[in-house]
Amino acid sequence: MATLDIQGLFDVFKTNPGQTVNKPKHFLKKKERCRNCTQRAGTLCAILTCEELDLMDDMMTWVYIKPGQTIFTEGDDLDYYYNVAEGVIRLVKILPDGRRAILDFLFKGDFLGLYAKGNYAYSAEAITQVKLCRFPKLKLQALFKVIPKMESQLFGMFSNKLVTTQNRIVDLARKSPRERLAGFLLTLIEKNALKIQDGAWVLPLGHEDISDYLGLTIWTISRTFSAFTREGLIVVEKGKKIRLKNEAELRKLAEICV
Amino acid sequence: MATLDIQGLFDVFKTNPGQTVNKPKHFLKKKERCRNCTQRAGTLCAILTCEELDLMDDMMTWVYIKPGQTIFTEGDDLDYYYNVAEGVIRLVKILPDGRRAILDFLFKGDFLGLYAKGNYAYSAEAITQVKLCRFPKLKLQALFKVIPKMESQLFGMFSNKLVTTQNRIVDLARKSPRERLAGFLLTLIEKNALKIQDGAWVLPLGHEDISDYLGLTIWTISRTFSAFTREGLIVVEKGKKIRLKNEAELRKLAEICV
DNA sequence: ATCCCTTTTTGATCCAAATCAAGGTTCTTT
DNA sequence: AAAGAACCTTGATTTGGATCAAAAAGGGAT
Repeated sequence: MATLDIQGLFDVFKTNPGQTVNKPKHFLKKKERCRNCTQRAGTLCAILTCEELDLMDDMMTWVYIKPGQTIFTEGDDLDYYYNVAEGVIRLVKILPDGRRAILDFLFKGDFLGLYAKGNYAYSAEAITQVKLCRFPKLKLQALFKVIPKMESQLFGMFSNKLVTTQNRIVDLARKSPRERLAGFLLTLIEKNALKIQDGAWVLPLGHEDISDYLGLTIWTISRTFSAFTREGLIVVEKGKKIRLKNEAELRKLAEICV
Repeated sequence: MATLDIQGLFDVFKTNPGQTVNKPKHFLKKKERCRNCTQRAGTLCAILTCEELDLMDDMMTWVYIKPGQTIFTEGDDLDYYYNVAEGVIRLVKILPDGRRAILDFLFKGDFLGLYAKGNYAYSAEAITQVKLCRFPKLKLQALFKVIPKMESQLFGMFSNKLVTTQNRIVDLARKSPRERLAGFLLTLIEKNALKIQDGAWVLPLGHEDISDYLGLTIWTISRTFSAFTREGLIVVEKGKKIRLKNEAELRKLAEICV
């Protein structure tokens, strides 16, 4: 797909003090935004006709979030659903004493807005610059009644998410740091979440995010990366770029091993 | 609800060598099985009219499983969906080298049959004697097209399951054994999964199941139970019966603490 | 370029949970 | 009632990852 230069958009609205920046409608005519969307495959919108897409477009707002900013907080009233159009998001839960766990990383095409009893079940924070397609909850739910296949599609997406979440339980319950990190890297690559730069994968996540995702500390993450490098499994380059040097061994590590 | 004496049914068919035992139809007339069901609340069938229930009844088979037996194995072709009518089930994943994780325990009213690419995503094993309502996959999926609210209902159930699964990730990633076990016990009680005997909760799970669910060892489970007892938080009685002696403290432990 | 702040790396130490080992219960079967 | 098996408990020891500490590297702003 054509990469959107969202940095440019941020520059335009640099002086806006608000947390989110709404893109002026005249950039693209109404109804053309969704029709021109090049990344529908695998998303909620994948199964829509052009006419149905127009209905989505009617209720959709593009929202831009800066790195580190919060999109919503656990417990907030759930007013909007989102599609991730660009960027990386972390879903976070924090225990009362400050311990943190990352439930998931969301990438382009992911759906955002799981709820429990009408409230967001976690906090969502932008890691990189993020572009979201925002839909009002009530309007989208109403559309589900008109286009039942949309709910089926979302159901399928949720089912898949449940499977991957259960796989994470196996990782956290029974796998070593080496296995967790190897599996994590390979999964990110496999689901096409990482961009390529100079033929290397760009990992847009800091060690703190990775450790809170894998249930480890930043020191264990660092040591494990170092070990992988020492053993010739990967090469880490400046700018958070990673090159796989021995994918077979990594894959073996991710699936079995000590 | 009226407790079904499924032990009696097992006695009747004790000589049957098969893994599952189909209940003879003459015990209840066709269409009366679902109509007489007293535990629809919260299940897939909760939102069905009497006439719609009859359609379910038509395709439904009661299946009985003995403790320890496998209902299906990870990777099997997914041919059936199930409702748990009675008993306790564990959903299991096993790593190539034998390490085991339990993804979930299912109780009365739970839906069974998450799939990934047409195959079961985990193995399901009976812990106690189990009675299942079995539905052929294709027939049930066809019914979803006729009664879309069924898919909505299942969608809602899956959403809730996703939330609880994500909460487990926080437990596994960041909580201590004490916190995990305290939270586990309280959650089981809260969701009404445990039966009462002499005013005490009956925990139908062995330490091995609990440890594979909480990502710990059987020794840590045993020691933590002992510590809870020593500290006056619980009393453990013969027959796997547990009495909460200081629920406030347990609750504090489950939510915050070291 | 330089400075400052954040992130990452590495080493030393500690500790909680795993592992190893051995008894003691409880449940099941005959 | 007795024997056997499965399960649970407790103690001793080990160890992998957390914690503590400090230096090095990277990145952004001026």
